[in-house]
Amino acid sequence: MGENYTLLVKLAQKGLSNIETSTIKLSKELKTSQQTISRKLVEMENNELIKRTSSTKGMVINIEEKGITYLKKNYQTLKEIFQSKDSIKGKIQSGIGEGGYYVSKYQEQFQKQLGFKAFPGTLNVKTNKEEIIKFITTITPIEINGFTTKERTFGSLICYKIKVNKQPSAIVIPERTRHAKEIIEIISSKNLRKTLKLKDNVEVNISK
Amino acid sequence: MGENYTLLVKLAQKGLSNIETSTIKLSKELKTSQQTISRKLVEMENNELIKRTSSTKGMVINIEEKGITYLKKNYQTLKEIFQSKDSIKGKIQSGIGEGGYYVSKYQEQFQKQLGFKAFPGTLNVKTNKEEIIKFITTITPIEINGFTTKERTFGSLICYKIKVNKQPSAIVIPERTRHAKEIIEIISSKNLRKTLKLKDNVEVNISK
DNA sequence: ATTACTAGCCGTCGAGTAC
DNA sequence: TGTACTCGACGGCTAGTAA
Repeated sequence: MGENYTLLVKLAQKGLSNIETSTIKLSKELKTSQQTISRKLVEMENNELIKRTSSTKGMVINIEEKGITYLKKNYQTLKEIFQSKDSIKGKIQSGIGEGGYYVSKYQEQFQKQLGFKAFPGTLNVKTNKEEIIKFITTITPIEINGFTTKERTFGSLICYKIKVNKQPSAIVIPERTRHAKEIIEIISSKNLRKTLKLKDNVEVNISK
Repeated sequence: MGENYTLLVKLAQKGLSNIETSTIKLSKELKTSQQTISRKLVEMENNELIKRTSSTKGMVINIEEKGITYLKKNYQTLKEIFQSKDSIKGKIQSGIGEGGYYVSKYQEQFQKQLGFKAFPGTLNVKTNKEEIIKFITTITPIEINGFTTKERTFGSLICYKIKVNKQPSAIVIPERTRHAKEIIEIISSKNLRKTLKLKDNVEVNISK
């Protein structure tokens, strides 16, 4: 089938039927030549992935059954890869986390975006890396903007609203990290360690 | 980046970390040569999509941050393409549908798989083609097997459990069609036309 | 403006093979 | 068994251009 997947996705993003576009527009969007787009669209039409009416003024494209099925199959595959349980287990790690000081610097934004001011200390929880990646992928990330003071720069954070043993909390990941580590840092309005009576190595339940 | 997407997805299907495999196995699965897999894996490692430890006994692959982010981005894109509202509108079409006779032939399976015996007549509803495709994609399809009698063959059906104005029903699509048309056929335990007091061109709400 | 052909360049593929 | 190199062949890419 050649490499028509990227083009098919690009088209689908514009709609599934009656897409008005041109080979030149598409070539710019996909950073390739007008000729390549033209050739690929002809191919895709021969493969019955799409149907077109093209003129010297541009073209109108419809994604056909076969094309939609192909995209759907891909969607399902990725869905399965990232699908996770609704909750995962983790073990409390020692230390209150060095995060306490940093947490205090983002309070206004936490209040605004997460709906609570955070207790100045993070709960460190050890999880299974694969599980935490999948778990997090299905949650909408909340971005906390970075800022600069006279002294130094505080980077952006990505937060995921979760519950720790049913207590509303949030996983906090520095944006430069970009991805969850095995050990995650959790904040909450309460002192989770006290409220939930947690000790090192105790297992907790992290849910959506 | 070349065409490494397919290979990355194949790897991800095996897991995100500590994937034990070999270039030969992968080449068979992806119907390409061992050499191509080897070259692509080297490329992907250079691009920091994966990390590997390879020996003469095979290899262990870990998908790295960049690779996971790349897959996630793709997943989100497809998700947006197929994401739909939880309900769509449709307009009642004239005619009871020729489906009445056929419906009666599948009753046992309807009872078993859908949980009801169907009123022998289908409700034809005109919808927006694009919306119905997206709506249906998020519902788990239920397959009704085809069968052959002395006289003729009855093909397989794909059903999607839905509600029409809150009344439990199912969209029925002959499998050979494979995809929703603009006009869909709906069955229910009740005579929907009577129960819901529907007339031609009246708008109905189709929900999950 | 467009689409899509032809021609020639260039990159990707895989057989052969070393380790 | 393995991985991964070299290198010839083949196919995809884009410049030029017709319509």
